Parts: sequence; structure tokens; C-alpha cells
Amino acid sequence: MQHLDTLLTQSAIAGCKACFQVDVLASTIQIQQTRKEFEGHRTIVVFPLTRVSKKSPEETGKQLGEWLMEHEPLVVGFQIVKGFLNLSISSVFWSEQLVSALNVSEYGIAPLNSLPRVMVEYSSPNTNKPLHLGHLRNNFLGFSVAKILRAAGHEVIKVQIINDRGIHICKSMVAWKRYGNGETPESSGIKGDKLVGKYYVAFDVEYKKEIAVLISEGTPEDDAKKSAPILLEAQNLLHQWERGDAEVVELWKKMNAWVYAGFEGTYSEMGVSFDKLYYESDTYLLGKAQVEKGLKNGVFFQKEDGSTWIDLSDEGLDEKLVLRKDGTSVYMTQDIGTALMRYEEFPGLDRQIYTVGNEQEYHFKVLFKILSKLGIEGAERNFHLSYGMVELPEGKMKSREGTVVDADDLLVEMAETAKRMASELGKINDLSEQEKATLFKQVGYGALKYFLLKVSPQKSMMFDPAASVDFIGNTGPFIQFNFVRARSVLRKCIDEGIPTNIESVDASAWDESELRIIQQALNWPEIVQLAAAQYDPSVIANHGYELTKAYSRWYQDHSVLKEPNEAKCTARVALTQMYTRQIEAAMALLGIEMPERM
RNA sequence: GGUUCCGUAGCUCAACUGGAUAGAGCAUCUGCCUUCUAAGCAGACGGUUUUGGGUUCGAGUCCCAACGGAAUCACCA
Repeated sequence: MQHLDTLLTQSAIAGCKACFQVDVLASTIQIQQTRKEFEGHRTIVVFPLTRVSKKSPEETGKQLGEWLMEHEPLVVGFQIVKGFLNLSISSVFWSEQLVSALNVSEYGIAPLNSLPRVMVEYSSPNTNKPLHLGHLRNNFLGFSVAKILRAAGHEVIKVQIINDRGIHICKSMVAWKRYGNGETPESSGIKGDKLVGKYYVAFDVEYKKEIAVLISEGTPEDDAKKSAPILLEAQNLLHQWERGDAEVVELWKKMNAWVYAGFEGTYSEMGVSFDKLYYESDTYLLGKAQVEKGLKNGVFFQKEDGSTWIDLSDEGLDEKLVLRKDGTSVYMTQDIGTALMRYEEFPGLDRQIYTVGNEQEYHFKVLFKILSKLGIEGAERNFHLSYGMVELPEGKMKSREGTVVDADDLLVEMAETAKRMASELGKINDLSEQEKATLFKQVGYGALKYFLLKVSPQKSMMFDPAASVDFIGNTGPFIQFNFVRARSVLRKCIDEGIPTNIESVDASAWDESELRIIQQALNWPEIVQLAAAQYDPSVIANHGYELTKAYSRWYQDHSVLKEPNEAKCTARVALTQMYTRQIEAAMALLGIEMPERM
């Protein structure tokens, strides 16, 4: 479509020269898709031209339209509505564009490495509890953005950093030592991450009890919170870990391994993956060296108590701590080290995309500034893919109040809902049990992914577990359903000997609704680029929905198999093919699989 | 209090980045399955785009102010 608009712009510029004797800039020619209530395909907005034409919008449009009719072969008709010049484009053009799009292998997908190498970080869980709904949004988002960037031409490296170290895991360790009696995932049959999470909860229960006891003995609340024995024990474990105490490190390794096995199960169900994993325990010391180097260069400064800071007040930010007075690192220290390490490990890395919730916006603003001051070329190109929280009707998820929506549970529920719907409809009774199981996951997970990705990332969103995720309307299954119908048509074409290798379509075979769908579909390459530029899967989701909606409407009153006119039949096969290929590609960018039947 | 983000139909979201009469889905109501899969299609209902100013041919979109909500401003992660 860009191609078409470029041609039309050039013609319009020539037209302005001929009609009004002025040179106009390309930016003055505004072209958009004609709204569906008007005749025509592309619209030139005339208002900006009235300044040079010195005529009314209607008169300006009329002169330009007449000139284009004569001199631009693509334009076969025009109409002026107020200040809008609506151009009808030759259906031969649409026909040819469609066929050529059908004959490239991955229409709209840019060649790999045509754009620079980028890194997408997502997930980044703590290892003390299982993944929840918030992680689902995070993971689907990061995974999808990685795919979109790849489709736009970037080389993409998907990574996560695992927060495997710190007080949180020590809490689980203490509780397991106290109450675990050697329980393991194998002995209990509990998934590893769930088991560790169980002891994190057990810690919290005991911690609260001890605080209550202390308070009843007359200890002020603040002191009680700091001096509860179980907390001290956890802190002690953390110190032992940092000193490398063999027994503690072994327990830490053991419990983390349980968690990783559990996470791996969830990731695999979700269909997300990573190219490289980073562990905080490997990287948390790296930042220190960088900070010390920066201290010598004057990027950082030390306060009297020995803590290290950066002053970003002239950037509109505050002073920010990068090393504690005891020399231990904070979150920022670690992120500095990890970032610099990644630049070294992946030469030519153009930027990093951090998929992290919007509560950390300030943190990343500071991080990017620091990286820039440390001399990273293009550090300001780094992007915090910030997303809003997923909220429940009663507010935020709180693990302490048990309102957390568990990722594994939700996935199971989604597949079950798909199963329930499918058995009510009874269209797939002849599939094998295994085929059915696959289908229920495709549909159920598809519904969930679409639900979470169709909303712009920055917006916080509502999730009502009671209302559940819809399967009708603007949903993943609606798109899958239309795909399945279209595929079914194409299969039957093959059965009935109707050719599906389309090399040309007679332009006279199209009706207006079809030309409109073609036009919509030909926007695909730009949609991919736009989604990549904005790091926004919802752009893809919306396009997929609009295209599907149009196809579904068309499907209702255009039969392919029963169309007697051969040229029309061919045209409809081509359109159906275009639809199935594009929608499959689009959904793939969202991580949604398409079934053959449903 | 400072900074940032958000506010569109009863609910959940769009609106091609300043263009035409602000669109979908859900919910409610009415039609359509002997016709390629009805998880569908068509129609009805539903709006002072939170409010008030401004910028211009033109504002949901940009600027200012107010109101409402969220996040952040930790030697937490």
C-alpha cells in the first residue's frame, strides 16, 4: 500500500504543479483509506492544498481529480465529498497486488537481519513462588514483541534474568528446613515451583505469628517486624549463602532446581521460550566493578558514609544509590552489570527491550541514563516495554490474601472451557483423544493470549475470573473459527478439483466488498512495521480482528464452491487463501496456534 | 507534595498518530441453519469522548487548568 501511496503522491504533486503552478511537498499530500461509507479506495485530503490552490476545497479537489483521471492510469474514478477527494483505483491493480502477495513465501515478513540485532528480556521471575496471571501478560507480551521484531527484520535474542538470589528464596528455605521433613516434588507429587511457593507461604504464616507474640509481649510493631526469629534466621541464611556456606548453597541449588523444573513446565505449556538465561547469582557482582570504574571516571560519587551514588538532577531526575555503604549491590547495580555484559556478549547489539511492569518506569529511566553516562553508544535506544497491571474485580492480586490467579491453573481452566464448548457444539467428535487435547489447548490458550494481547501494553486491564475469558465476539477463538472455515473451503476445493495455485485473477471478477478486503490485507507489511516500531502486539491483534470480521461478513454471502462463474470462483479462492495465510502469520506473531478444525 | 501514565456506550476495548457522521465485542431485544463449520451473519438499542478554556480549515488525538484513578519518588526487588 505504501507503494500505491507513493505513486499517488508523486502524481498528485505533478497534478498540483499542472493545475495550480506550485511545487508542494510530499508531506502536504495526505492519503488515507477511504471510509467504507463512501465510494472509492484511497482518499486525498484536500484541505492542506487549498492554501496553494487559493480555491475552495471542492474546486481544488475537482481540478486535481480530473487531472489524475487523465494522467494517472491507476485512477479510474473520483468523487469529492466536502474536502475529501476519493479516488477509485483500478481493480486490475488490486488483482495484481493480491496475486503477487500470494506468490511470495512470507508476505509482509522482512528478511532476517535486514535490521539490527536487538535483545528482548521478559519473564524475570523470582524463584520463591509460582508464575501468576501477571507473568502471563508479561510473557505473552515479551514473546510476541520478540516475534514481531523478528518479522520486521531484526535479529532478536530472547532472554530472561532469573532472580534466584536474595531474601525471598531464603524465606522458603528456612520454612522448608523447619517444616519440610525432607519433602520433595517427587515425594509429594507437587510441582517444584508450587512446593517452594508453599514454603514461602508457610514462612509468612509463621512470621506473622511471631510478630503477634512479640507485640503481645510489649515489643513495638516496627521492632517486632525486624526481630522475629524466623526472619533473623532467613537473613542469617542469606549471609551464609553470600559467604558460600556449602550446606546452604546446596539447599539453595536444590530448591531452585525444583522451581526451574516447575517454570519450565509452565513455559512449555504457554509456548514461550528463551535463547539465553541469566541468573542474578551470576551477575549481581558484575555491576560492582562497573560502578568502581565509573567512580574513578567521575560518573558516580561517594558520600561520607561510603555509599555510592549518581547525580541525575540535571537530567530532571534525583540522586540514585548504586552501592550501599557496606559495599553490597542493589538492584540497579546488578542491572548495570548485566546490561554491560550483554553489550559485550552480543556485539552490535542495537538495543535492549525490557518487558517489566510499569511500577519500574523510574528505575529504567535511571538505568538508561546511567548506561549512557557510562559510555554506551545508543543507550537511549533501550526501551522499557512497560505494561499495566492486570487487576481483578476486587483490586490488585495479593499473594497474602490468596487472590493470586495461578498461571498453571488458569491454563488448565482455559483448555477445559474450550473442551466444554466443543462438546456442546459436537463438531469434532471424530477426532482422536490426542487431537482433541491439542485442539482444546490451541483454542483455550488462544483465547487467553488474545485477551491479554489485544489491549495496548501500557493500559492496565481487568480480569474477572468469574466472568472468565470470552470465546465469542472479538476473541482468539472467533479468529480461529473463521480460519478453520476458510481452510475447510480450501480443502474442499482440492477435493473437487478446483485449482488453488492462483497465478492470475480476472480483475472484472471482483466486487467492491472483495476489493476492500484485498486493500485491508495489503496493509499487512505496514502493520508489522508499525507494531514493531511501537512494540505493540495489539496492533497485530486489531488488524487480525478487522480482517477476520470482514472475511466473516463476506463469507456469509459469497460461496466459493458453488460459484458457477469460473473467474469469480478463482478470485474467491485467491481471497480465501490470502486470508488464511495472513491470519495464520498474524496469530503466529501473537504466539497463537491455529487449528485445522474446531 | 514532585514526576509519569490513564479517563471514550451499562461493561471490556478500538479509532490508521490532527481528518469525513467516534467504531467493535459483551450485555439486552429482533430476524437468519435442507446452502463451503451458526464459536457465525444481519438489524435495533446504547455517546456532550470526565469538565472548562485555548491552538486551526478541522481536536477523542496537541497546549493550559480543574476533577477522578493508577504508578513512582527506598541503603526493597
